[in-house]
Amino acid sequence: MLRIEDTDLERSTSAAIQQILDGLEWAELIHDEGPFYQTKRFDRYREVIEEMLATGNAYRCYCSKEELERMRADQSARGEKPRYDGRWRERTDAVPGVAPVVRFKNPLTGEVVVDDVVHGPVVFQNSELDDLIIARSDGTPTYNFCVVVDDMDMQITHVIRGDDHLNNTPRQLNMLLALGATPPVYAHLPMILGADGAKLSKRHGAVSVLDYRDQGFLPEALLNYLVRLGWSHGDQEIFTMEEMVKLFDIRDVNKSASAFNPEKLAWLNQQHMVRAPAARVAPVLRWHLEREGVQASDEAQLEQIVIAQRERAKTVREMALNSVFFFRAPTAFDEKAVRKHVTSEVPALLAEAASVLARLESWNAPAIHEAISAVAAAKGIALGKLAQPIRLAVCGGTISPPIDATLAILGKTEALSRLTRAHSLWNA
RNA sequence: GCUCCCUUCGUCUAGAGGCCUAGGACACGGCCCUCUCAAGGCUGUAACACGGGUUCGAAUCCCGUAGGGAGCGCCA
Repeated sequence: MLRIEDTDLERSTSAAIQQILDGLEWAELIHDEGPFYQTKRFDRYREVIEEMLATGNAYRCYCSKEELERMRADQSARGEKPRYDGRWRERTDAVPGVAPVVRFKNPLTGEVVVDDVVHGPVVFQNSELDDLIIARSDGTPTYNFCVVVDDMDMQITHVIRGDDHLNNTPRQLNMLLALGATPPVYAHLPMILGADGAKLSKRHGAVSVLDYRDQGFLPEALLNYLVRLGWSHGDQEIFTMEEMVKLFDIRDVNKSASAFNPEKLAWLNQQHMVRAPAARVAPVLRWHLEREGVQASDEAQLEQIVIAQRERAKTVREMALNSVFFFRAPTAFDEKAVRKHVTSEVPALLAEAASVLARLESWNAPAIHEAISAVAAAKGIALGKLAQPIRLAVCGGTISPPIDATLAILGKTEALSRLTRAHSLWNA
């Protein structure tokens, strides 16, 4: 069930909400019900507030913001926890001209126990809890109240969230109890910190899940990385989506926070790229190539590229960047590499290789490999002495998949044309 | 400050009182493989925060201490 908690009208812009929807869709986290927007349920919240006012579970408070600020400042000065002191709890008089807020009347004594699935029972003294605002002076309900009404109305069975919410839970529990609802099961997951141990924030890189898409991560890899934070299944590191669903159990989750490790995410992403069928990665590669201004329409060729490149790229974006040369002939050659590999005998070697390759009837990697090896053997040189100049000629640099696979993907016509061009360039 | 939570290699984790000479993974180093870059194989460095208990025996249970985190909003 997807619920959009958008009661903060300032922050919940339609762009922000769309980003959530798009992010979930990309991650293949598909909801069965909803989305339900809290902003569309204000009538219901108002109804419950009236009910609580009538039953004495809530009351109006006419304190001004300044008065509350003073109260908190005084308490802090005395070394106390800043909180509302309940001064309007038993008052029924109104302050003319002042729009009141509505506060929940939290029990004064006793304790609340949050029986948390990951933390075990956590005990809070009611005396530590103050009367939180459930309706602002403009009448709009607040988050901590809306979730309580929603959890009740929508018959939510499990509330699983970050443990920064653990401290909110006793108040929500008290409200649920006051409303006569059956509380859901709570599970508070450990937080994820940045690689530096500080709270994860914008300066750690990604702002939304879609940033991971843009950086070239596969959703299953991201989810795999995330699921292993605070959870494990023996020594297994790599999980398919199906395995995650099957093996994950909230009861096995650890309590301590973890630091986000981009290197491990990258490693996992590569593992997923290597294990996934090429047909799974090809469309993603196409998407990233398009972002680089390359139109790739041949699906079979894309799959060949995926197979040739997936072991030498951590992300699909990196794979795309490494593969642009398949679609655009090099406009310049790596100068250092040219100095190193293009010796005086190279033009003749290239000419010989080109003519042998030109005579090949079937253009595939094994045949190409055989042809090039034969040329090298005939000339009495190591394969590398020939492969590197060819590589340089067709990709402009010294990094590519094995030379036979590279030429095979390039196609006979394009490969020979690039060889010929480099030959005439270096022959001069 | 108060309340709550947490604490095993740099990082993610295994570990339910003897299987621990603390295992796996990422990263890092070495070796192998090799037409480049990788990937892969083998291998190495590296941790039970500290102090007290309980016990024949503690990474594991208890109590302190220290450190870290969260909350304390007319934010969510």
